[in-house]
Amino acid sequence: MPDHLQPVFRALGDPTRRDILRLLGQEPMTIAEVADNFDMTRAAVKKHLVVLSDGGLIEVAPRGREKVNSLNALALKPALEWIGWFDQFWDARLDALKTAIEKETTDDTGHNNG
Amino acid sequence: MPDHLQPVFRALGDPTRRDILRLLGQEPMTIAEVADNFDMTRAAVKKHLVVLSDGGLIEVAPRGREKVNSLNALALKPALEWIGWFDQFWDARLDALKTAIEKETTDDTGHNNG
DNA sequence: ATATTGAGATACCAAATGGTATCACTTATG
DNA sequence: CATAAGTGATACCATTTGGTATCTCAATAT
Repeated sequence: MPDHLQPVFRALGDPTRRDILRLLGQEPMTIAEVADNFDMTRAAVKKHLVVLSDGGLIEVAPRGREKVNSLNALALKPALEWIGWFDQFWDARLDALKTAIEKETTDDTGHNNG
Repeated sequence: MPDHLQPVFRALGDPTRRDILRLLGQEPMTIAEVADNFDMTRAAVKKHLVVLSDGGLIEVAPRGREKVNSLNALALKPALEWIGWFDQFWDARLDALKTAIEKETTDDTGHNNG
């Protein structure tokens, strides 16, 4: 399984970057505008934007001398689906428990879990 | 917003750890058993297990001199929900595009996209 | 009692990460 | 043209990260 979603999870691994995504969910912003919302230099924010861009989570479009960064939420879908695979355990676990209990009450084959 | 889900996303940020989660989805395993599935030392695997445990993604139970690591898929739920917030854009964007197109067809202010 | 085995702890290392400061480049504006 | 503003690029730094090697401790087996 080629880890094409590694860049996505990598990007999501930093709280600042997650905040940036939320921020860009409101509206597209230039680097400077994004940086205004954080207590760090523009250069640092730019680095985060590069990581986000590597993960395909944002799109960057030039507008005059500015760069407008906009959210590409669709890139989150693979990550959502990866995690979603595990939801089989959330309900399934209760289900398995129920099944196990039922099996125990009707199981007189002599099977013993030694 | 206190980043209680930072440990979760942190844990998901490494491909080995994601593989471990999948692995433990099959069945609980000791450290050595997990390590058998990877090309690295037991100590390295143990470190990953600690990170996973910090994120609440696995539970560790002693069994004799062994430690059995089992998946706690429920801890993934907050991460799934965080990402899920963005699905409003998946359909909404198409919707916005549709709206924008409709607006353009009735908008004769002279705006022109190159 | 003595190996043997599974795991924890520590020290150590190279590389990646998150940040700063600084300079060069490009685009607007006087 | 000169200057200012927005960005890109680079060098640099401290810390974290992912890994190894090694030692000790606890539990099992002989």
